[in-house]
This record gives sequence, C-alpha cells and structure tokens, in this order.
Amino acid sequence: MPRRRTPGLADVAREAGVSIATVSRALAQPDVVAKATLDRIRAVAAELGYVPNMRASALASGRSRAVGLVVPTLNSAIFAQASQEIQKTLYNAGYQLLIASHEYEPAAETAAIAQLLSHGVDGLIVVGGARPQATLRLVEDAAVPLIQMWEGVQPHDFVAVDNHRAGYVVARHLLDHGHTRFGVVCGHLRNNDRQRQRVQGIRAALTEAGVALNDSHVSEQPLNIASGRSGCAALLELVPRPTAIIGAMDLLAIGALIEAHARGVWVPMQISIAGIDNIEFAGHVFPSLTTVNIPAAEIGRRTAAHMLELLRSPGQTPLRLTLPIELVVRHSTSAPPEACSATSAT
Amino acid sequence: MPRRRTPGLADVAREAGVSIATVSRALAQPDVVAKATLDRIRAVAAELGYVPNMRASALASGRSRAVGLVVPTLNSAIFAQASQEIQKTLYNAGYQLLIASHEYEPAAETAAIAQLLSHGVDGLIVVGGARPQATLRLVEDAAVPLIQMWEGVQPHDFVAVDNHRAGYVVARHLLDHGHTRFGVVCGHLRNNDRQRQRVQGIRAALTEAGVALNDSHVSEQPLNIASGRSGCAALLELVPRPTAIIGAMDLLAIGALIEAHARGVWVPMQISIAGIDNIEFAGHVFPSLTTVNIPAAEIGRRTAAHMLELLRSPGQTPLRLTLPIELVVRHSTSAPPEACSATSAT
DNA sequence: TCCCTCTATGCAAACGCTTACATTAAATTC
DNA sequence: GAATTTAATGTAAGCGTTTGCATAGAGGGA
Repeated sequence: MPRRRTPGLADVAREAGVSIATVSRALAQPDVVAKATLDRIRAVAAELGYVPNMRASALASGRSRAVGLVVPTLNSAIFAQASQEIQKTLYNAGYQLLIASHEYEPAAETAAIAQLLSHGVDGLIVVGGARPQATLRLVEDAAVPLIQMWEGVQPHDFVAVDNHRAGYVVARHLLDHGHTRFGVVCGHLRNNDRQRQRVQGIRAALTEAGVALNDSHVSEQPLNIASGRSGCAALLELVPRPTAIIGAMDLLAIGALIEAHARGVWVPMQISIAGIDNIEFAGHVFPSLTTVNIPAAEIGRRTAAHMLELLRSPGQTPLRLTLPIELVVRHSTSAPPEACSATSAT
Repeated sequence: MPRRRTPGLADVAREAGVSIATVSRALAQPDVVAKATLDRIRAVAAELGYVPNMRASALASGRSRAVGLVVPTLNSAIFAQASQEIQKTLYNAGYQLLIASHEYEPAAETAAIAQLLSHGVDGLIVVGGARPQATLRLVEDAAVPLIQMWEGVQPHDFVAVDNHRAGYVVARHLLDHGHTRFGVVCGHLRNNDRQRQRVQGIRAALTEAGVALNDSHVSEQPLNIASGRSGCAALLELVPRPTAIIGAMDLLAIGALIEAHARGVWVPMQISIAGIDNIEFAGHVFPSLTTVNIPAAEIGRRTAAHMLELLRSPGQTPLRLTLPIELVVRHSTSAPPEACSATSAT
C-alpha cells in the first residue's frame, strides 16, 4: 500500500514520461511547452486527479495566491457584504481569502495581521486607517501590499468613503428641516475611526448652524439593535427632548426607531430619526429610514479588484479612492413639531 | 544590502549560537530544550522580530494550522454569525480560517473545496449535507476532517438542527390556531437541503392535519427581503387568500410582513406570518415575528470546537450533534379571521 | 572507574514545488 | 552544409521548516 495520499507533480511526470519541471511549466505557463506534451500532461493530471500543493508552490515561488482580510466582525451586514464581494472577486482570479476578525480590539488586530502574514498572504485588506505604527512596520517588513477600506490614511492605498461628510450630510438634512435639538447614538469612538469621523461630521454641521450638541446627547453604544434602543431610550428621557436622533449607523438608528415606536413617540411626527449606511433593512422598516448610502458592496468589489491589480503589477502609485455617498430621504424624517406649529402660527 | 526581508529560523539560530533544529524545537516544544537555551532563543527571536513561516512549516510538517470554511454566502446574517464564531474560536487556538463561498452553486462549491484543499487546510467546514460523491472523494483523498453544519449526512460529522422539525413546528403552531389555508415563501429548493427539509416539515404537519398545500401556494424566491415581499404579493393574490404565510427563513417572512403591511392587510388580524431562523431583526420588526429559533452562533461555536478536537486527536467516533430548536411565539400570528367569526357564531 | 541511561543539541534528509541554467534537437540563415 | 538561432525539455539548487537519528556530555548505579 502506497503511503502517499495525493498524487504529486512527480507522479504526473513519471506517468507522462517527462520531467517534473516540464509538468510544472505545463500547468503554470502553458504556452511554453509543446502542444502535444501539454495535452498529454493535462490528460495524465486529470486522470490522476492531481491537485497542486499550494503550500509547496508558495514556498518555492514566494507567492501564495492568498489574500488576508481583517475586519472588526463578520457579524455586521456591511462587512459581511464587503467580504462576500471580496471573496467572490478574488476567487474568480484564483485567489484564496483568509479572514480574521478582531471585534474592535486594536491589539487583536495586530495579532491577526501577524498571523495572516505568517501564513504567507500576498496582500492584506483592512478596515479603517487607525492602527499602531508597529502594525504597519509588520506589514512593511513583509513587503506586502495593503489596502484600507472605509477610511484610510496616507501613504497606503485605500478605498474609502467620506465618513465625515456622511455625518455632515445627514445632520444638514435635519437642520434644513428646522431641527435644533439633536441626539446621537453611535458606536464606541475610541477604536473606530469611521464612527469618529461620522460624529465629527455631525458636529461640524451643527456647529456651523450654531446648534449645540452636548456630550450628554451623544450616546456611545455597542453596535446592535438592542443598544440602539437603549441609546434612544436614554435620549428620550432628556428634557427638553431632542426632536431629531441620528444613528451613526443604521443598526443603531433602526433600534432607535423601534424604541421610539415602542414608547409611543411617533416617527417622524414627534421625532425624526436618521441613520448612515443604508443597509438592506433600512428601506423596509416602518417608517422607512432616512439614511446616507455607503456602498459597502462596491467598496469590497473595488478593493478586491485593486488588490488583484497590485498583485499583478506591484509598485504602482497608491490608489486613493473615495467613493461617492448620497443622502437617501425616506419617511423617518420631517420637520420638528415645534417648527410645524411655529410655521402654522406665522 | 541583504536580500532577505524577514528573518528566518537560520538567523535566530546564528544569533543565538545554536542549530536551527534547536530553535525550531524551542518554539514548538519548549519543554524539550534547556531553560537557558530557551530563554536565549526567545530573546533573540523577539529582538529580530522573527515571524515563523507557516508555508514552510506546513510543507515540512504536513499541518498548516488553517481550516477551510465553505458557506453559500457571507451576506446572510446566519452564516455571517456562524462564521464569526468559527473564526473567533479557531483564532484563539492559533488556527487561521480560509473562507470560500459558492452562492448556492454546487459546482462552485466543489471548485471551492478543491482550492481550499490545494491550499492545504487541515480541516473543512461546510454547510448542508447534499453534495456530489466526487466532492466527498476529494475530501477523503486529502484525509482531512469534514464537518457539516445545519444539515448533515452520514458518515461524516455534523453539527445540525432538525430543519424538518422546524418547519413542522411552525406549521403546527398555525394549525393549532385554526388556520387551514397556507402559503409558503421559501428559497430555491433545488440546491438547498435546509430549505427543502423545512418545507417538507411544513408539508408533513399540514398533511397530518388533512390540510392541502398546493404547489401554487409555495413560492420559491431568492433569499432577500425584496423577494419575500414579491413572494408574499403573489400569495396575497390567490383566491381564496391564505390566512397564514410561512417564510422558510426569517428574511423572507419579514419581507412578507412588510408587503402585507404595505397592502393594508393587517398582521396578524387578517393574516398570520411566521418565519424560521430567529435572526436579530425578527424580534424588532412590527409586529414582532413568530419564528423558530435556530442557534446559528452556537452551531458555529460547536463546530469550531469540535474541529479543534478532531485536529488534536483524529480518528474519533463521528460527532452527530443535533442542537435543540424552539418555537418563539411573538405577535405576527394569531387565529384566522374566519375561525374567529366561526367561533363567535358557535 | 566503567558502563549505562538520560537529556540537550546537532546533522541532514525530507516536504512538493519553482526556476535559473544547461542541454539537446530542430529550424533558420548565409 | 556549417554556423547560428530558437524552441522544448531536463537538471538541480533552493524555498524555510520539521523531525528521525546520531552524538555528546552529565549523572548514577555497580
């Protein structure tokens, strides 16, 4: 009984009566071997069920045909969507995707990146632009291309959106309706530059309009619906009550929507609620959620495509891509109740 | 200028004044080298920023410390949730996760599995139990443990739930309320044994109760909210109209809920709607969705834990784990309008 | 003191592939 | 037809680890 489980290049070579070098070439660079040899090798390989051993190939060539992806969590519609697109795009080009998540722990991200590099990925995709210098050194030493998604910092490549502007736009929309008392429900800002930018964008718009946003009106929460609800609950207790609540991501905004509903506070008549992200549910909740569209799938697609580009021809001038975003006005926002009465009184 | 980018075992060995074998052992089996040597090696390794090269390690040892996961898509709450748990569990044990998706294409799944095996994963996790014999041969030849999630077939390991019973239970619930005219919105059954089982479970309950379910009352749809809506729309056109609609997964049920709402058909007064999965949103939509809880996160957790077990000590007796499911009654189901009047008329 | 057993380390052969270079045969040029 | 180019294939040296076996001291029993 033979010990070898899977046939190797050597088996194919023996069977086809050529050297293993020829087989290797036949499979990797088909146009460099004679037609007849090529056919024979392919036939034998198919017959034997030869499956190339990428570990050996990677070791010998220095290229592993694998890309690492580090996201905060997969359990979030936007990252899942982007990951799915990345996976699809890379897979179609014959690349494998290695995924790691860190659940918003910077230290875990560094460790994950190290592990990914140690596994020998050819490229690295990460979310956000805030990470310790040491982590970047690690990537630099490995001489592996790096692409940042959603947010990015120089000098590395990124495929991002203007999160600051997203916050600004949605706040502006509410200001235009006449709101002056705001509440914000957002994720923890400490380790999340996307959320930070968005909240800063909101602040910028309010400041510009001369509207104050007290820190007590900004509720940092974990990123799920239940937290959106409790964040909203806290804001609804405030006196005077805000007339507009912005969820710095849709999940939180939807939680807020539900909480308001549960408390009999009518949206948008008594309170306006808006989000950022435009996840699938945003258009389907009641009332449908006004939000800012962040093209998560396209971020994933473009990132993967650019990664393939970089792997094909390294040393390009860095890509700094900022995808357009847009306000999606639905039915969860309107003028504040005071403004209504004020208007009618005039 | 040195060519080598990253330091290798050889560099550490030279610097520490020992052979590379000792360094390798120091890192892999610390208790087999002398304390003093160990400390010295560790110090040098840290100083040089040594990162082990898993490709080489994998090639030499035959173990890659990587596990492959093949899901239909990441862009689905349940798979994302399970994947996240798997990733976390494996990562904590020092394993990397390679992910591939196939979007419900059996051929793509086979190709994905081949690619994963070629990349040298130590184990393989898949969704469902239906796949061509050839695919299984591939896995068998690679002598790699395989775990199936959600559904599974002998003789391989699985961590599953009784999808048939999930369908049965939710149908039973509606039958108990007196419903006799049913509609079902489900995914395409062709390549999805989870959906198939669920629908068969529904059918079993109805047949048992002497209730007919015409094929025209079963609407196969893509798996998203919009399709849930259009599936529901079609069912609402039927004469006589069903009094109960079951979405074979929550996403579809929620779509149905929204569509009914949009058409002014009151849930649950005029029509009852129930789902299966119990995704996060199910408890937050209006009215909150009656559904069957499928513990996606736990499936992921248990699967990963068992995989680690298998990698630690192979050749165990196969695990056939069926996790409990339970009906979660919320506010989208009640007695049908006729039954009410019939009851009051009695 | 000698022999034996351990423990700690070194040596060197894989692991399965890629690839620079060498070689051979065939095609082309003058 | 000899010289030269070109195309196809072979040879063999790595790639960075792991690991079986050999070796060298150290300690212990007789």
